[in-house]
Amino acid sequence: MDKNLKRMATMQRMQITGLELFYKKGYYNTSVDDILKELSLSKGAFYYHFDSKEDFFIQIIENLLVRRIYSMLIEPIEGHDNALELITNCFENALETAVHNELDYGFVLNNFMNEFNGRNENIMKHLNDILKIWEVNLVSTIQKGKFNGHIDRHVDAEGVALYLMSSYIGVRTLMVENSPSARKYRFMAQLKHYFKSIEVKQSAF
Amino acid sequence: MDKNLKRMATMQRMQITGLELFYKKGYYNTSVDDILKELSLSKGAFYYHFDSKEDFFIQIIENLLVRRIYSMLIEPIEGHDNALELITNCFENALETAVHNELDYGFVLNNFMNEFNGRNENIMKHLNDILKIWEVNLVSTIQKGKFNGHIDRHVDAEGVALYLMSSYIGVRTLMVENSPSARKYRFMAQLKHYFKSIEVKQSAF
DNA sequence: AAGATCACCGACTGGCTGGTCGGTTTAAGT
DNA sequence: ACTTAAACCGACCAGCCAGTCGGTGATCTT
Repeated sequence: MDKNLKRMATMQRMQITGLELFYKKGYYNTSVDDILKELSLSKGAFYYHFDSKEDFFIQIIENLLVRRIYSMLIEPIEGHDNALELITNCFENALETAVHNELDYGFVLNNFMNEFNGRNENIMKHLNDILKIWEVNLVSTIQKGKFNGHIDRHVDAEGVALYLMSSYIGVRTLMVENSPSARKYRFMAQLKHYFKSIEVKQSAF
Repeated sequence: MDKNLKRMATMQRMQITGLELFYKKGYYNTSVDDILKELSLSKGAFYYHFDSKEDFFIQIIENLLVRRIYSMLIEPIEGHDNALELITNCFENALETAVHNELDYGFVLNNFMNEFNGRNENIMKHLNDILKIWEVNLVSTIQKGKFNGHIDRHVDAEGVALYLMSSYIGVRTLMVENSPSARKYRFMAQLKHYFKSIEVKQSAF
């Protein structure tokens, strides 16, 4: 069983370094040798554990990327509290970690979708699945908010979800280059403005 | 002078096809030969007109990309009419052309920034400049709106501009894969919601 | 202890890429 | 008609990349 442990450890190491480099330099711009050099491993080791570069990346998606998105954007908004508050806090936290990223390259999922769109249908399918899960989750959170009386019953949940996803993806891109901290602050302020326009009017006077 | 005309024509042809392929397949994934094959031209012709692949791309940015962004996102919001209406119409039109794009790969500028971020500082600078021009223009349009009495005097113009850019960049990405037309519709509806939250309250009754 | 299997090594291959360069065609100037 | 230079050709080069394969030492099984 010790063998199996070693196997898992090596594969894990490869995937972590792989994601790091793919995120930093892009998939097509990162050679398998780049990753191997970083780990002091050989071609043989790589192709012993993975069928191909593509297979390697898909495993990274399933093992690392999915979980990352889940813990960052999906799990935090599950629950029955005030939906808008949950989402606000979730975005706040997600953007905060982005601010503290030494080298930030934007929203991982978005970067990869951008790179593979029209180039690799197979990988695109996997990435799109994650996005869809996020969307479904946002929609159901907003629906819950409508039932709970925190959100105006007339709002289009799918529309709100789309608008939230859009703005998040966009601001993550814009935070990369210029004063991420200030942009985060500005963004959150506008998000709250927007939320005011869709929450139930507390008291008609 | 005929020589000069031919020169310009060839360079123009190369750049148009170049942008097309770079947009479709990405810069690093498109070889100079790919472009030349499309045009039935030779390596010699390419390196006669351009110093390098990078020089070629920068000229594409200056000659084609800048103008495209200008005519699509900048010029339409210049003027002294209702700022929010100008922006709404501008986004409406920009997204409509995206809907009708047979093969859509998202917001060109965003795609390229994504690809070059952390990889080519020189090109990034050029792309960032375009983004900055867009931002400055949006901010000044919103400022005008505040003076004209269409937008609440208390709103943060930079914040609104950032939020608008973010959501536009994001929705263009999300329109690529799934039902662009429906998403455009939903997006525009939410944009109007948002705008309602920052326009001056017409009548307090 | 012997054999088998695992985990890994690294030289190698074939295909592609950005860029070079000596040469040829085309057209303008005189 | 002749010169000259612009516009273009395409074989070639060096370097890189994904993937292959014959081998080797470590570890487990019996």
